Amino acid sequence: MNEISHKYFTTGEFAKICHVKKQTLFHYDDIGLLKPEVKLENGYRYYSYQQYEIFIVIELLKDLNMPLKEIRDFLTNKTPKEAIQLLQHQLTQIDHKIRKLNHTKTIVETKIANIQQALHIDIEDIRIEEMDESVLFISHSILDASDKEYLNAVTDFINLCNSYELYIGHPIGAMLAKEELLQHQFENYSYLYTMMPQHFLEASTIIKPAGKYVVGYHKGDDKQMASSYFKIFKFMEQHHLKLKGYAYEEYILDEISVNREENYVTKMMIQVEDENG
Amino acid sequence: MNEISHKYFTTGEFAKICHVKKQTLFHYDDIGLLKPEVKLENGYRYYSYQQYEIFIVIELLKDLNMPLKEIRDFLTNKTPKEAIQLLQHQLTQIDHKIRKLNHTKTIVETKIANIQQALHIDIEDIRIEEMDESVLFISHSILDASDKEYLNAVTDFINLCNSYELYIGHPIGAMLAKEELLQHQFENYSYLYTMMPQHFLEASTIIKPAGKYVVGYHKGDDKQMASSYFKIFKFMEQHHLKLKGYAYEEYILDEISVNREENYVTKMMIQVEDENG
DNA sequence: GTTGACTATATGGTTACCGTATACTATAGA
DNA sequence: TCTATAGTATACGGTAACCATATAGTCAAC
Repeated sequence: MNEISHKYFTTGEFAKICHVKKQTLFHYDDIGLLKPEVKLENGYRYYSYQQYEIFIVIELLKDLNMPLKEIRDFLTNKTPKEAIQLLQHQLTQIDHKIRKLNHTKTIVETKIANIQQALHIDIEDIRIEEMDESVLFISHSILDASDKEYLNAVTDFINLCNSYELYIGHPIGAMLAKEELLQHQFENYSYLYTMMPQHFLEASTIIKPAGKYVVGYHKGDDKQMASSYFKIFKFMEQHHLKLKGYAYEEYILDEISVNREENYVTKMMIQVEDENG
Repeated sequence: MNEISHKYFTTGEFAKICHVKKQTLFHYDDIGLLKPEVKLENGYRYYSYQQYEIFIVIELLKDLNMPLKEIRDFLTNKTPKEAIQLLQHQLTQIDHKIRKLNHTKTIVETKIANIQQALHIDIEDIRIEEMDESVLFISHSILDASDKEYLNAVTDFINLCNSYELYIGHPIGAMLAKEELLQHQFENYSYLYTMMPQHFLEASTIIKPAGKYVVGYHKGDDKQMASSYFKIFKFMEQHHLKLKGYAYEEYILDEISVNREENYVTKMMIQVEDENG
């Protein structure tokens, strides 16, 4: 080995320090992103520890989704002022990423909680529950909507959910009005909704009122929910309960936790009052 | 168009909602990750809004670096318990990512500050500066080290920097002892170091003492720093200053220009005391 | 019934690598 | 000094997750 190369790292050593494969360093050499400080006539590459600092900057920018070519151009044609500009831009990117990750965390936590709840239910069970109020973000009305109106409402709803980061992992549900229930129109929903953490003034929200709800479940295709509704109606009769507000339907086990449509479980919540209340 | 397809989104519409290209949805269909709920005989794809929730989960897992194939396998072969397990694992991943981003943010902020400082230097200038103390994380001694010992020390140093997340963007510097300076051994460094935010008990640190320093710069190959040191010695003579502690050298190369070795700039800081002090 | 905006498939290209084959080189021990 | 083995190099092919483009079929509206 040449005398000169003794204070340098070989490709393999440098790769270990950087926690990447040798291939990666070959690649960076090929595209002119990070060339070894010394390259002997036999082709052997030698890197200095100062190049580790450059590698760190490359990794940093790469992790912030900057393409290698741009990193290379930046590293070879920059002025200090440009460097500051770029780094300041990256700071805002980092903040944005952190915000997004925190939002993702909320979603994942909600999903875990929802699945955990779903694990403990008995699908055949129908019961009365005293529920707290909750804030729902709702779509435009889709009652009696044409297909086109329906699709537009859904699109708007999803876009708004995104823009306000309102979607925190709770399922998207549908609301069925008392009148439709009475007429057995079980597919003519009034609104789509999703649960929100709190009130947003900018967003169209309603309150799902606190009170007494009959809660039941439906397993399988959500286009055949009539029989499940009839079971619930029978239960209400037996317990002398009257329809009061909306029925709320939510998938609680969906594609995320079970495999096929026939295993999907829909939770049905119908607001009621006592016949003599 | 078939009657059945009216409550569904076309590929183009669904792509817009999801903020991806149609191609992406084709791709997801091809690999069996997200198949449209309805596919007509003419090949037209139709997606339901419930599939948007699935898409969101796919994106979420993808953003956490899960390969599409694994996401597909997860979505097709899972129990609710497995789903919870995976999601809980992702929570730790998210926390890890947030921690890493915060660390990256620190590094970028340090770099910006360093460049901003570097913008105002005059390379020819030599001057006396009153400096505060700072905490340095240092390598093992590399004084009189063989090449092998030297490389090992550098490797250990970098690995420790990584493991404790000690590297916060300050350059890696080298310390030259008073004795070496006096004997004009300008390459026999004692330690490598990098500035730390505060004391870590686990890590080997020293204090760079507060006090009077002569600060100068060297441009070009760091193997020919002798002339720059002689200039500084002359300056010290003129100002009746005596060597006191170590000389500290730092590349400010990746801040200013990484292009060619002849443009490298090294900042030299030599601790001094008045001849009559 | 024609136009224009959509849909589909097919093919090739891209980025940032990874794996493997083959050949060369360096170092450590017999 | 020779040799084993551990490392280095180039070269070529493959991968993931798409994107672009070409070509052809389809739909909906005026």
